[in-house]
Amino acid sequence: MAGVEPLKARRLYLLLRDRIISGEDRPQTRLPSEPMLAEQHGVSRVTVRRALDKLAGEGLIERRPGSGTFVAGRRNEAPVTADFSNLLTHLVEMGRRTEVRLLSFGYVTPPPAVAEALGLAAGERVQRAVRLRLIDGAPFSYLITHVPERIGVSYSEAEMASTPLLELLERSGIVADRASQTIGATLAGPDLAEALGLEIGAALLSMTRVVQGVDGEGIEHLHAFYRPDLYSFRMDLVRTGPGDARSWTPVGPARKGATRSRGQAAARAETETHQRRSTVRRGSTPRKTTP
Amino acid sequence: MAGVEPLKARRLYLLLRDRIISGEDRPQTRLPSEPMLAEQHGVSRVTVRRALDKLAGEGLIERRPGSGTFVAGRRNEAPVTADFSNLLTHLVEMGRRTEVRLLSFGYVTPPPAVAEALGLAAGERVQRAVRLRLIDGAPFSYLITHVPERIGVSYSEAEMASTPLLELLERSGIVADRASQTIGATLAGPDLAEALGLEIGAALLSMTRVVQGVDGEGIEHLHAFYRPDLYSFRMDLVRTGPGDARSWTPVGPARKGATRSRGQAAARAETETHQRRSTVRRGSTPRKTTP
DNA sequence: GGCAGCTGTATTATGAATGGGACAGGAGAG
DNA sequence: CTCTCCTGTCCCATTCATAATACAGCTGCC
Repeated sequence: MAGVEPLKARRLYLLLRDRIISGEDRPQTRLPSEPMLAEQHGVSRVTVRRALDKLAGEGLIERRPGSGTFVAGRRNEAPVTADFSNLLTHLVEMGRRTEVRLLSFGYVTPPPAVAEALGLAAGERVQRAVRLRLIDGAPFSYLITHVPERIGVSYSEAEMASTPLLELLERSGIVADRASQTIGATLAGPDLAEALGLEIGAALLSMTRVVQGVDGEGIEHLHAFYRPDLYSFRMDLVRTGPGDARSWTPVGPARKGATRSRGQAAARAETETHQRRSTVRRGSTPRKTTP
Repeated sequence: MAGVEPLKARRLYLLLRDRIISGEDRPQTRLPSEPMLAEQHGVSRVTVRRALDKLAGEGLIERRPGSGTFVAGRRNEAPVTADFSNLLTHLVEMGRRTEVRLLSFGYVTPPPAVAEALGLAAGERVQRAVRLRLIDGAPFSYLITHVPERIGVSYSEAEMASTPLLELLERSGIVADRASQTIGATLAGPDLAEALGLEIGAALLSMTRVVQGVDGEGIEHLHAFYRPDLYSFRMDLVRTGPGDARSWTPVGPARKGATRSRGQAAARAETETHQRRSTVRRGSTPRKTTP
């Protein structure tokens, strides 16, 4: 996957992709022909072709030899969705097979940002773990957790790979009282790109979560990266209160189904089979090639 | 200037820039040396150098011959933060001067995705508006809104550029009852990049919001793009309920329901302190004073 | 069938981007 | 002081993106 993408081709790719995703170019419509696009954008047909190849690779367009290039009909919204307010199992699993790989585990002195967020004393060490979550074999999130050493020792490395971190903490008697999540976007670096099976410049969802105990002491610092095509954050809100004093309040993952599109039936097959098969596969350095 | 920009150099530039701006690499810390960066990213030192040159040109890094390359002093945590639960003015304005520019306005037949989300009849037209929001003169969000025509006609184009859309709808007697937001990430295309003042491959936060009335009829469809360095989503949660039945419930920003920016004269210079654990103990950690 | 236009594929040429190395000068540590 | 590592700079070979062109196969239409 060391494929280096051209510049003009990438530009055209992003342009077309934007128009398709935004719905400007509607499904099943024909795009301008390759020579046409080449002329319109002042590039050669080879470049146009590269852009189209990439779009086709992502299933955004469909190419019919002799006929033309068409905007693909079905759009794939991120199949895995997290609800904001659902923290512990913040993953709405729809009967998918999820898996966790522990990529790294150890005790280190935290980066300043983490130390500050957790309110650690200078020089205090933390347990650092890097985990990769997969769904149906496809990695979709990359998690870096930092836990104060005094808390981290209460569970083992093996448990780390099979049980959600907050659950482990709970079992150890740690009481999480408040948390703060911040969501942003960033670009995939070489390591993240490889782990998540993406190209190096790809867009990523990022989340930072800091969990604190009753006294405000830092318990967990999570820095997570998600593939936006496989994962997204969702929040449903309802209007509560009478007349003027109405306000928006979030509602839990109670599916009302009204807002969900009908054409997406392919994405979900079953809705309740929570089989939490966590396989521990560690040791393999993410740096090396994965054939 | 038909200057064709490098590719790998640009990527590296975007990556490093991302990490610096996001605060991942903190001010005054030393970056890996050029040969180190070259090895880490699998590029030559010349390429690394080009990326660093660009960063230095923007004042993001400071290069000291013989010593190393350092992250420039100024720290930039996403200054504008949106709280999930705050929908109407989902912008926590901290006495900043915001501005709205109406880029496009008209009535069109909506793309299928929008029509479906709003539950429109086939062929029903919508009002489409593209707006750009700026803070302190810097554009930070790009909004595409679709409103059913029958609703859209209740306000004028001029109002559109000065008043939040949901407020306009409220004034027209439209009652918003529930909403659904989905947050993802994407890359900046040429148009978005230009409007937001970014490079073409830059990472963007994206949000889709669908607002529905009491009968489930679609009211507003919003597709928004945000500069992650200027805007981020945040959510604070507290643990409520006793012992075992505890659950996470979101807590609004410091003040509830306020933040009505009637006119834009609501310049409140008070720095909002949130409930963040502000007093950070820094033992011998180098404290950098920002001038 | 025949024509026109499209995608798929291959070709070569060119210039820019990249890679790899060498060398000088500054900064910091022992 | 010496040693080491860093940035700053110049060199040249080479890969690679892009352009330009040609041709085969397919599709739809007249």
